Amino acid sequence: MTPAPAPAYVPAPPPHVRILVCDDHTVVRAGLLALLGSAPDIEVVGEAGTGEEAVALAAKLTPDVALMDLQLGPGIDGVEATRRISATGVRVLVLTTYDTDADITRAIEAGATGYLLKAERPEELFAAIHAAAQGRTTLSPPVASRVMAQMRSPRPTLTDRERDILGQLAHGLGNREIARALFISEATVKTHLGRIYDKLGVDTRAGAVAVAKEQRLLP
Amino acid sequence: MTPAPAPAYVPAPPPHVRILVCDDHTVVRAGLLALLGSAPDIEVVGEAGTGEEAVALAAKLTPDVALMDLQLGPGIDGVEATRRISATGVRVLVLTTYDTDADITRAIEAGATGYLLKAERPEELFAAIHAAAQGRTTLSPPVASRVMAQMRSPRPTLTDRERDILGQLAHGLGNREIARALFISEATVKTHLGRIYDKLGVDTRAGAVAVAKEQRLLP
DNA sequence: CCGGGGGTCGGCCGATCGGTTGATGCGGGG
DNA sequence: CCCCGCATCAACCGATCGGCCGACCCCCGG
Repeated sequence: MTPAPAPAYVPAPPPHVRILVCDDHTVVRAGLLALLGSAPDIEVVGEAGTGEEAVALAAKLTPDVALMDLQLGPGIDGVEATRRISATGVRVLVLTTYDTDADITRAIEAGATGYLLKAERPEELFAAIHAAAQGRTTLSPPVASRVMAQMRSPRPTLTDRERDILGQLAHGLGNREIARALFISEATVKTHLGRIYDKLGVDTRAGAVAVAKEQRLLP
Repeated sequence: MTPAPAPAYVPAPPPHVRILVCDDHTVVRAGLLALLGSAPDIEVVGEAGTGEEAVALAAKLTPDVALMDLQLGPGIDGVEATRRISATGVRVLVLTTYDTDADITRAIEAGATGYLLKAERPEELFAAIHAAAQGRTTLSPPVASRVMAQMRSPRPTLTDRERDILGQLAHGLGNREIARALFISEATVKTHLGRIYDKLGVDTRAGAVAVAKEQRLLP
């Protein structure tokens, strides 16, 4: 893990961290730039307003850490950007508003090094950036709690097909309509629905839609 | 409209604006402070992380403009804070992420002077703050569009009772259960449901829940 | 080679839903 | 004073849903 043998007792040779800021909200991004500019050991080397920009800039600038919002308007979303950027070896520190189970799980699976909420204190953000630069992970307390809870009782994992049915269901379609929309028989729709109810812990279509919207299981 | 007759050709006597920043996300708030601090004609006289704080500080500091996020964790929400602050004569400029019809309508009804999205460019924010200080309203383009659209085709206005039924429906309850929960007969539930379907333009429970969640018609 | 998970079907049946029509009471605005 | 919107309830009926049984196929991994 230590490619170059460090001389004795030099805890952090380069306390200087180069970061890339990605947030689709211009005001927020400008705010972050102004805020991070006040930290002498942090240098913002680039900023992106979309996932595509972030991926391109991360590859070009190879920052120590990419600060990534999960919510990124149109184009590829924060999760996908996180996946691609972290695949290149650049650490990704997620900084977002959402503490939903689904978002957290997907971000972690995508390779995020840390997951911070925007409600966090700025000092925590600074600390997390340095931590991420060294590969250490930082989680906001609420996020940590949810991660723990999730380990204990894993989230309902819907299959692709089940998500298809759920998507149609959320449009208020009946079984026959769903069947026609997906080119399958009505019986198959009912079979899938039954399993969806099981996994979501409900027993009605309306309940399934409510849970799906609640846990952001649909696009 | 011009209480004191201004001497000829002095467009804006005090270009200095005192503002109060309210946002529950500490990082964002710190970012805004850093950003606004870079504008010489804007002075941040206070910051709040909750609606209660914002209301209290607005009364105490009487800023020219209160910059208000709609999403404010626990306690009173941004809409209610907007209502109370603007009732005291302080201009409220909403600065938020959401451009949902429901949010926009409620904020405007609560007395917001302007409605800006966080995706806006910082210069627009500065301009909007000065505009708000003079009582002029600024709307982000997407917001303006939605407002116009809303004027043309008014949103489905559900009665209180219909919202009650819809709330139960979103929990996946059946008609009988809804009836018992609200102490009415099953026939009444069906009557209300029929009207809800009409207003939301759907014809199934699942569809109603989807639309309700989509347009944030429920808490 | 056999097991199992995912996807696809069919049939059955009771319970529920959605639509309709009609009726009552109550409150506010013209 | 009368009308209208809102909430309440009733009875009816066809369509749909939800749960249950069993069945077949394909693919992957042990």
